[in-house]
Amino acid sequence: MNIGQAAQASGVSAKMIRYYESIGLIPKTVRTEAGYRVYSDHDVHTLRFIRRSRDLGFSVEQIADLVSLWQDRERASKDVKAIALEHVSVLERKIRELQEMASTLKHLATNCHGDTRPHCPILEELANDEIGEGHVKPDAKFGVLGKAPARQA
Amino acid sequence: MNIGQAAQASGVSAKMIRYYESIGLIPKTVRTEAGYRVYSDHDVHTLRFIRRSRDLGFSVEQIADLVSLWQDRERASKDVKAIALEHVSVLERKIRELQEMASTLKHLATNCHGDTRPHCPILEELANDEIGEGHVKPDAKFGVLGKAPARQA
DNA sequence: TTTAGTCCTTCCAATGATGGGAAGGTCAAG
DNA sequence: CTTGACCTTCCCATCATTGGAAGGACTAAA
Repeated sequence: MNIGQAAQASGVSAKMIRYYESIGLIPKTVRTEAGYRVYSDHDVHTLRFIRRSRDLGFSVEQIADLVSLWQDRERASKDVKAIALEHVSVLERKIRELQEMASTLKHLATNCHGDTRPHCPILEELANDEIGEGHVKPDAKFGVLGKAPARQA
Repeated sequence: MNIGQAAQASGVSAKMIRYYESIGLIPKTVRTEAGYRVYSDHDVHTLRFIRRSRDLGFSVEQIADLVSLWQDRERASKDVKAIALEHVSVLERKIRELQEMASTLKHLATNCHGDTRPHCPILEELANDEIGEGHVKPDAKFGVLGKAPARQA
């Protein structure tokens, strides 16, 4: 199977498959004489595992850990659970942050007439020097909206 | 006021102030003879406006729109409201995505003993070829966890 | 057999918002 | 006149991903 077919079958783009190989998340594949990468069903299985992990928001680093645990028949399930729960807590923190932003904005928007007049509490609040110092404080480690997983069709 | 003091006073790092200037979000400042940037209280006010917008998760592009509306005394409040509500809907979509991830993971973790034995439903599910095709599908435009606003102290 | 079209290869660049750091100039206090 | 804190510009790294260019390989049809 060529990389395009493996991409199709796994839902991981060819670009990303090469990238995952380059960073060592997946091993280097066998090549044809012409240099084409060749994939087995087993490789596709691994790629799907990776894709599903991505879909759940795990970082590449975490996925590397999960893959290695997955392939280790002696693994302790607590090691897997720890990664999952750690990630859940990160997700939940992120959710709370976004919820705070959304609710603040909705509140402001509610008080804004939304007509052709210039008066706008949203801008007034953003411009208000009195607030915002000890306010929400986005998490230091993770941003608000990041760039994109975006699976292939 | 030098850039460091403006950073302190606004909560926007000096690095970011220079960056915002370079991309045209804020105008080029007056410089001293030695080339130091000089900021007024008014500039700091604008920077605070920007920081608060960032704290609410607006992109730089949206912030540019907000700043220009803010400075336009003739603006229609509906234009501001539209930006805010559009952003709210993006935030809410993001929140739903993360909630789906978190709840899936929590469910899996609940069924995982988390002991020293190798049996682990989390990995089994990630490896399951039967599911995951029409599953969650992270939004095509925005990623899961991005990099960092991280305000200066 | 040639040719068109689709696939593959590698390499480089961009994304968005931010931090890190180097190399060098400036300024105020001691 | 030195020290140290500040400023300047410039380049690099992050994270996961896409885009594209240049060129080779394969396949099907003319």
